Amino acid sequence: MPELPEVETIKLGLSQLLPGKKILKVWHDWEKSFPNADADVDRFLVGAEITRVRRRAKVLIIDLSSKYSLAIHLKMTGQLVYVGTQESLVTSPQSPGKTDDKRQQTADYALPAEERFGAGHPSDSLIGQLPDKSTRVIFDLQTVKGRTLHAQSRLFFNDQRKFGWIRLIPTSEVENLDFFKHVGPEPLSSNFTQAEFRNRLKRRANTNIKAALLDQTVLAGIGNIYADESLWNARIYPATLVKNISDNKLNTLFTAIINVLTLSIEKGGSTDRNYVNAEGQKGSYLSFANVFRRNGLPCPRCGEVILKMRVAGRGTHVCPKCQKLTQ
DNA sequence: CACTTGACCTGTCCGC
DNA sequence: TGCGGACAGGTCAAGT
Repeated sequence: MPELPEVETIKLGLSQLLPGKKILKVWHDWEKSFPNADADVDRFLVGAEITRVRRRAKVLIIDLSSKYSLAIHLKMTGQLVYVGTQESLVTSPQSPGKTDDKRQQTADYALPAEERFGAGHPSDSLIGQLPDKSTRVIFDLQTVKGRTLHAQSRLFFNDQRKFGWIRLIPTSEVENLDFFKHVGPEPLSSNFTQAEFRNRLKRRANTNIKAALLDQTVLAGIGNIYADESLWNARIYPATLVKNISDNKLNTLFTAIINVLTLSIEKGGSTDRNYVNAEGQKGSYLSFANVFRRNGLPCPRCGEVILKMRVAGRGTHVCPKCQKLTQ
């Protein structure tokens, strides 16, 4: 679920919340969520200050003063939620242990959204009390300013299905992550052009356009939601082979992708089931979606009933009337 | 090499 | 109401 607009939304939120915070303590309960959480954590994570939050493709990168970085992939059900306490605490609360009751030990953080964020805050939240049983990693944070103990806060990495991961690596090696080595260009980058889009797509000439859009080595950041939405916007049938799509149509698709992603970022991303932003709130893009999760409903453009089918192994939403197989 | 399918997980929903 | 199975979808490994 978290695709480019969702990760971008989280990045924008965390950029306002994390820089200047110092990491006091790290807790994790699922090895695969944080595979290198051992000696490096003590040396390069605990005590380090967060300097910057950025994004590449669907990966969030948190840079630290130790010249190490946390690279975080949320995969399908990952969440990164920041929770501040009401006021500074005199003593550091304990991180929950594996065999202890997390909720009891973290009562100060386990506040309903309304209390955490104040009255009038959009309470359109999927997050109840944290940690919950999907919590895999907790970062205890502290504001760095002089010697006074300032307000403390926590960053929760929740991941129901445990597909997501966090890696602690030297900042200089972030771009050498296997994931980044072959990943395609950022679609919202100003130097990403129609010609490059077409050329990269044509490496997947014999596959269908939906599979090609989901291929992160072609283009970074597109997932199932925005593939379907972009193809609807460009009136392209998702099972069409790339080689059978005209350059004109591909140019239309290029523009559609940019428009769809840009609109979704404006709306705070898409919440289908799990996605929330850095403050635990849902995104509203799906209210503006034209086909995704709208099977059985009329196409907003022509009124035909939207179908759900299977393309590239994924649930795929299509208007059979205005998305044509032949271009 | 190009392309497709299965595995990784848990929670939810549907049919019997 | 319980239970098995399909489904959800990002990426990598394994298979064709």
